[in-house]
Amino acid sequence: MVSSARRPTQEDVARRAGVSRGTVSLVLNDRRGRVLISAATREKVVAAARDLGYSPNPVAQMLARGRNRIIGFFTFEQTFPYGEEDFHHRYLVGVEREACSRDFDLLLFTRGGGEGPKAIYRSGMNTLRLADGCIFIGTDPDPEGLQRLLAEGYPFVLIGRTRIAPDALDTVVHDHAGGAAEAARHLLGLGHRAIAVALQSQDTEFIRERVEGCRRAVAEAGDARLSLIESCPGAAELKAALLSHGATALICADRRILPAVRALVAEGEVRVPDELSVALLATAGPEFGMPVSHVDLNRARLGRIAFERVSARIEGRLSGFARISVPCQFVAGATTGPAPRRLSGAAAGGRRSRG
Amino acid sequence: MVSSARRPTQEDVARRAGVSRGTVSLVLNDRRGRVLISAATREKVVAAARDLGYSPNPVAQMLARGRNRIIGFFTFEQTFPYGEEDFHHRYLVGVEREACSRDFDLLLFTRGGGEGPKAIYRSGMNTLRLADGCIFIGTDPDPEGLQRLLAEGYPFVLIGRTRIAPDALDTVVHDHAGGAAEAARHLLGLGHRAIAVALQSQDTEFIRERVEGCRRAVAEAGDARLSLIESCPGAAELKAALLSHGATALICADRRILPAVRALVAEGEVRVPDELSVALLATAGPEFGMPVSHVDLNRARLGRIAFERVSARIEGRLSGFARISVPCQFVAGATTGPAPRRLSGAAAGGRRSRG
DNA sequence: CTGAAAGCGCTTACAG
DNA sequence: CTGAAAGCGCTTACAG
Repeated sequence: MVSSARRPTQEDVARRAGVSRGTVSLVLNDRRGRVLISAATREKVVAAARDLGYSPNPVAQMLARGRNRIIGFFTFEQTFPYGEEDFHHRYLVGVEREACSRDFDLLLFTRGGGEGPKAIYRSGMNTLRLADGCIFIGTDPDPEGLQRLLAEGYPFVLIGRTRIAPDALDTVVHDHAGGAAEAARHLLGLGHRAIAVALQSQDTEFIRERVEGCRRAVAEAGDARLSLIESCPGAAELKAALLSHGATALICADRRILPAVRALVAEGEVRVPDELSVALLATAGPEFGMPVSHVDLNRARLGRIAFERVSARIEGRLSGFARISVPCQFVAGATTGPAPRRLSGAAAGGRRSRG
Repeated sequence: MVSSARRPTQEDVARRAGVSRGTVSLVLNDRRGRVLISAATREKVVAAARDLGYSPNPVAQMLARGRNRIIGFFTFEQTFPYGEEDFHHRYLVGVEREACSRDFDLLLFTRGGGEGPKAIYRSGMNTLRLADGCIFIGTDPDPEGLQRLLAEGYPFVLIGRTRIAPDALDTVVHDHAGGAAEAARHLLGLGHRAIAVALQSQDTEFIRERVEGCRRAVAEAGDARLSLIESCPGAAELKAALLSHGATALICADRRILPAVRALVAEGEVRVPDELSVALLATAGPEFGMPVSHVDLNRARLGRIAFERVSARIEGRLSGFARISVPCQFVAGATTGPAPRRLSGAAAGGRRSRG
């Protein structure tokens, strides 16, 4: 069924044009300046290529040239960041955009998903080399694999944290602490003096950084205090904790506590922002029914920056390594407002549940 | 700066293990059944590869094997379908998912964006061959390029319409007519007998198909009538048209008229669905403030189907070509309800503007 | 069971 | 200005 007429090769073109293969390559790649080719020869070659419907085999070109104008995108999670649902996807959007404008194709390493966390070297081998450089992303970054790439001099950048020393490779990370500090300062500016930070667990580094950022901002203010509400499973516990701390503002440092916060608000236990200001240290979805004051992670931007970095390295425009910390902007929404004169009791008749 | 220690090649491994290059290839690719290799030799080779940190060059493998386990994704629009904003992106999500589960990598042809509609053969050449097969998508599908690929026997599938004969290539398309008919039947089932279809222009084929689908369903009902409202620029004109047709239900065949419909609803000129039922023949966004009755285009599914098709062809599991029409499901939302007893005047005191 | 050799389709010095 | 040749790093019949 498939027309198995072999594709024409450079050889065929050369034969038809009556020149050598090298000449075909020279003409078709338009290597002016290097060698001069007579207009007559040039035309013969171009005509032969056209007649034959010739187009070069990119794989052969890649092998001969050693450069492909392809950037890889690799995620360490088991599955590829499919849809909008997956936040990894936002990075990819930025990477795509940059690839487009810099005239690179993009290779998504979708293979090998589903079989546990992906390793860079599958069964000891490496598919990566197809790409001139690669952007890695993920929360479990296979340090051995990265080290090996480093040793080989393979150009790559990691979006995320790793235990490898920051000056030994290129990474791009969010300035979570800075974003958190901004959020806290916004609340301080609104007059809040008792601020609570709620989170499910300090198990990940970026959450610890966010807490640290809040601490810093509150400490700078001097006259305010910060309290930590950790691992609160439900709305009732959260409310009790807020009451006991006398907090007028709540910073959510962790997406995982959002359900509790939403429940608290939805049940009408507390009026936002009149009784309680709420800020989120991550990109906000539409879940709250009103624009949420939040820190914009702008993942697409990180993707762009990562691309810029890896392409610079490929082109030899870079010498050392660096950790690039990208500022996170705070966006004031409708969930934060001036501090109430005094703690209004959060809700009349609230149950006095204790830890 | 970059460690320029040449990567070890098969040759290096062979030398170290004291065997020939062919043997290294055999061992490392674990070609059992073909040739038997002694356990001792095998171990020598594996050890040498490990010691040297050898991994095969995928480009060389591709050139030698002629197959890459890569599928391409090519869009004809100037720019790559960046973000969620772009509806092309939904297809990509399905393609990614399928690539993952079938163990293919995915090559996004992001190059060449921005310089007018993209052609398959850039300056007469063809980068495509890097992928074993390709999924094309777009509304302006470069028929010459596709024809040429067809002639070469290159495996691909087009998501979308083309003027090439449907049995000459693989395409995957929405059954717009079927989805529209379902929407119309839903309204007929609710008792509506005067239904209007609104659209900005019949300039694209899929819009004509949607209109046709509505026509078919209404004709089947026998006792109902369908009227067409075309190119209505504003809410006032739309309302006037609805009144003049005595329509109790409005089918939006074209996203471009949504602003007018939204304006009509937002201004309180008409109560939905009490006075007017509204159905949309495309995937609905959150713009209406309530769940919109609509036809679900399920683009990710089309992406999956396209992938399935092209991979089947690559593996030789296919003989002829086909146009695959994917059903579109109608989803009842809150914007459609029982037909009012009689036309309630759409709104009291409406201005009697005439076309 | 293993080695020597041809081949995949290009690019690029190097001679003429 | 052009040709012959080596090389990119692998795979795969084909002899032994």
